[in-house]
Amino acid sequence: MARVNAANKPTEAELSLLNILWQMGPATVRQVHDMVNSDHKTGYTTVLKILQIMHEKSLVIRDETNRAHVYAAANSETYTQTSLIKDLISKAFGGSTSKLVMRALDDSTSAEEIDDIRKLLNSLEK
Amino acid sequence: MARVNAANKPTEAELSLLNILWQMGPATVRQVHDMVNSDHKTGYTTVLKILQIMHEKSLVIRDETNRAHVYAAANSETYTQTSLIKDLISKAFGGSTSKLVMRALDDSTSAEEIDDIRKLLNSLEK
DNA sequence: GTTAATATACGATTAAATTCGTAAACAAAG
DNA sequence: CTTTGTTTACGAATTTAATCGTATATTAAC
Repeated sequence: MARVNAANKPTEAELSLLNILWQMGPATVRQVHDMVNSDHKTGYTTVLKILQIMHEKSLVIRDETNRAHVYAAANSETYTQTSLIKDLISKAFGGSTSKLVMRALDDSTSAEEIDDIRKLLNSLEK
Repeated sequence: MARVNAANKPTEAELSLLNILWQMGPATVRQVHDMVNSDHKTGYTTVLKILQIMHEKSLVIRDETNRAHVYAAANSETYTQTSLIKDLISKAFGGSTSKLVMRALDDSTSAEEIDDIRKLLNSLEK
């Protein structure tokens, strides 16, 4: 039976695997595990298990044609990012997007980033 | 022994209680519980227990002068919001603040919000 | 002072997340 | 074919989160 949670929000471990899948595209457990291990040591079966659970939750799709199953993110990075932000906005910012944006920006924000955002604002107004 | 996690990030249940404390100011378990229950039913001892754990984690401070202890958020709402965003930026946006801002803003963003953000950008550049 | 109400403390339970060991299936090499 | 290595499946152990029941302490009301 497929596991489901309200927002289908990935856990931290799941999100780290999704990041790898978005970067690499469809990949086997071994490929994902190799990537994970370039950062920090984690057992092969741990990565396997998490991918299996993600499959139950429909966070990834799986191609079982070959012996080594090939996993891919079920949703785009953009879609998932948007979900995660909306979730945070509702839970920690009283639903106010602009409040979140204001907290996100600070002295450390580079001039380029400020420029990018300004362009976005202009395009939104059209 | 005080419980600690890396970023001292509140869980969802903890965050919902923090929201109440930020809104009400220092409050007893009963007051917090009454607020929680105007939304959804939760046992009194559940709220008590969570506040006690938050105290161990130093997410709240506690005045034990009176029999009914008075709890208050240990950190400001702004501080916590900033921590939560930084965490999300690092885990889901590859560290890019502008990417997060772009995902946060969309067609539904009001003209006022856009204006507020533009003013903030101007002030950051000075 | 005894009873009733209300508070905290403590521990148990359930569920989810994370980890990994072991077994079984399968493929490749010799 | 048999051995060796790789893969998935399965389930167990651990940790954390979330929930609440019961016991005990304290206060307030009679």
